[in-house]
Amino acid sequence: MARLKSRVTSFDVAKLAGVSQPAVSRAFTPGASITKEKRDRILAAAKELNYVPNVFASSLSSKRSNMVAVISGNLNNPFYSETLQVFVESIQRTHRQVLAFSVQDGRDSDDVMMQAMRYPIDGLVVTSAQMSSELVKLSEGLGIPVVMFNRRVVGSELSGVQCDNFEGSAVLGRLMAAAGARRILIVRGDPQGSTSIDRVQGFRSAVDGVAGVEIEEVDGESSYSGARNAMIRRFNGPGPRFPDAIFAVNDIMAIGCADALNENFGLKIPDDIMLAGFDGIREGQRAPYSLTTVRQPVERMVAETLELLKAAPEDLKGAEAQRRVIPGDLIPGHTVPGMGRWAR
Amino acid sequence: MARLKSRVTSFDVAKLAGVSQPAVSRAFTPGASITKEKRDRILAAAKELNYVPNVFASSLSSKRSNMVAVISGNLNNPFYSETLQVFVESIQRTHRQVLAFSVQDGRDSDDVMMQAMRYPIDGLVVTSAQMSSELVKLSEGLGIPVVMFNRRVVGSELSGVQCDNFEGSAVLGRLMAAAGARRILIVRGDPQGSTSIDRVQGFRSAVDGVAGVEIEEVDGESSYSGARNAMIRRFNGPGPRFPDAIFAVNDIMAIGCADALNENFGLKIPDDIMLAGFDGIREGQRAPYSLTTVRQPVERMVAETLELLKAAPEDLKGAEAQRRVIPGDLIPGHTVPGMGRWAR
DNA sequence: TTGTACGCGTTATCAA
DNA sequence: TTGATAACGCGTACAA
Repeated sequence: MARLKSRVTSFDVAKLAGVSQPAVSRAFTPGASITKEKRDRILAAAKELNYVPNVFASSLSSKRSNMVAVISGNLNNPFYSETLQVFVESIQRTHRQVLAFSVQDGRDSDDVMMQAMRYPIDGLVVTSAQMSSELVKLSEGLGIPVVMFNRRVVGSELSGVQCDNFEGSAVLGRLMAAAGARRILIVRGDPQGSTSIDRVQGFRSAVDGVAGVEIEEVDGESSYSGARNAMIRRFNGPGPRFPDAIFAVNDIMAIGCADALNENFGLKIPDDIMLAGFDGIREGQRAPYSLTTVRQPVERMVAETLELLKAAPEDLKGAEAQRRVIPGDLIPGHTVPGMGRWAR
Repeated sequence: MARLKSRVTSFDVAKLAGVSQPAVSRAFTPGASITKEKRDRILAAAKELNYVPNVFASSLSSKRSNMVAVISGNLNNPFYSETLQVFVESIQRTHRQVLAFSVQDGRDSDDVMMQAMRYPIDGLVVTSAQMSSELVKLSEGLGIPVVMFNRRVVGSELSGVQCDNFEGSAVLGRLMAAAGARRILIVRGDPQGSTSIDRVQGFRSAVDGVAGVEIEEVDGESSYSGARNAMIRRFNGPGPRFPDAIFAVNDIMAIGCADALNENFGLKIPDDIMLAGFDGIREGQRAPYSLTTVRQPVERMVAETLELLKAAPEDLKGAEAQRRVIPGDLIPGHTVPGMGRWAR
């Protein structure tokens, strides 16, 4: 733990510039009352001494810390690393800083969130992780607004922004059913995660009533390798019968499925099996996959999240909880036959 | 700018627990001298009041802030978002926090770094961005250790960790030449970036002497679409002659090339054109590409970066600058024909 | 082990 | 517009 070298302080600058210490503070505060001449002199002295105001000290005194903590889970899923990127860029654009945390899948996230709350942050964004009721209480006590990103909290009523996972998946379900899917395999993600649950339910709601539809579910562990391995396990047995459609609840799993089907079983998509995912990650949109999927409008979701963060903590929970559900965008892609098949 | 709600302080906890304020501080400091009984009583009071120590205040007083700033450029390149992830996880593992910044390609990075230095951070990691000599001076004045990640700084002597870009690319050059490459197209990245420059030079050093070799260079803008578009522009003209090998200085561009060649020109890799990249990103390793490339050992590079950060700032610049050059690992892949061709 | 007194570097307050 | 002074919330001496 490096002890910080004692910094040049505003007092040092004040002495060199021949002014009082608060004057230095004003020189660095946009819109403060100070003559331009004096400010220039102070800034010159500051530059000479390599002085910049210490955010910690100023935050302590001003009771504002332009810091937002972002807790990301499952950064191996490109959707979440793309999302983190958008958060960083958006938050930075508003002259605030990002304190970044990651929670390994299945690891205790309470510990990490506790760390985050020791900072006097303006807000806390939680993606893809649960939050215990104890922590909800703590965040409240600390007056820190919390918004869940893409995660419906079971039990406690917290504010959050999410894509319309149910309806988006239902659209994919209808699309696949219309394209002739009857024997359908659903690749689940985290069985506890609301995202996976909602998508499975949404999809089923669209195909359950269709005549002749049989559905099977397997676990894909929310990851490329998880889905890939699930395919191999499932179809390597004696006399495997392939479904005619696969719905993976996220794109990275869909990609894992596609690779396994192609490489291990020589199947062509969509000729032999149709495939759909969810998220709209860049990788899935590229030529080798051209995945049929529903894109989560990340930019907008992030913007709404940051918007919610402005509210008082009391207005973000319980009965006041704000739930923003943003519709996703269907990306037709090439992995589900489209109207072309109907035209035949 | 949300004004932070005034927090519960150690004084409040002290009063409730019937002890002095420093006792509260000790209760939260591992290894401090305090009886277990008293500590328990204090922690109970703290929990009741939703108290957690304020990092800013404690840092101000203790002169240590377990915060490391990471400035990332070009997060659209999966290599850098994978790297950021490794930084976050590694730093978090040592009970420190990450202050994350991003610098858009070509944007002024000085401004962002200046923001970072207003924090009393333990260190600053800069990936894929330049640092002006003014900022170097400032970081020195502030006593903040700076380490460049994967970037050789032209002009100023700063410490840094990088992959052996020259030698790694030379290995790829030799591999391609041995596989029969003669008409070679090099897809450059950022023309100013040391990474791209070193890789181009390393590659050329290996093939320049080979009889019959012709080399052409084009700009791929360090991105998927940049490289993809470069292919289309280059080969769409009348009577395009395709090279027999393409070396893209990073994987994401190699993937862009592969997609364009396949989709727009119907070329098969490696049968019609062989292809190599650099970085070893996950996406490039997957079945549709199986890219021949050199993997940057990110985990090790990050570890060495954090190691360097422990040094005093004076020992990280000028004559004392530490340069750690880590060898990359050749991943044979399937996009350059291997010894199989020799065996024929 | 415990408490008192002080300092960390800044902004806020208020009188000049 | 300015400067003196008091917070901000916590660690750290030091004395008890």
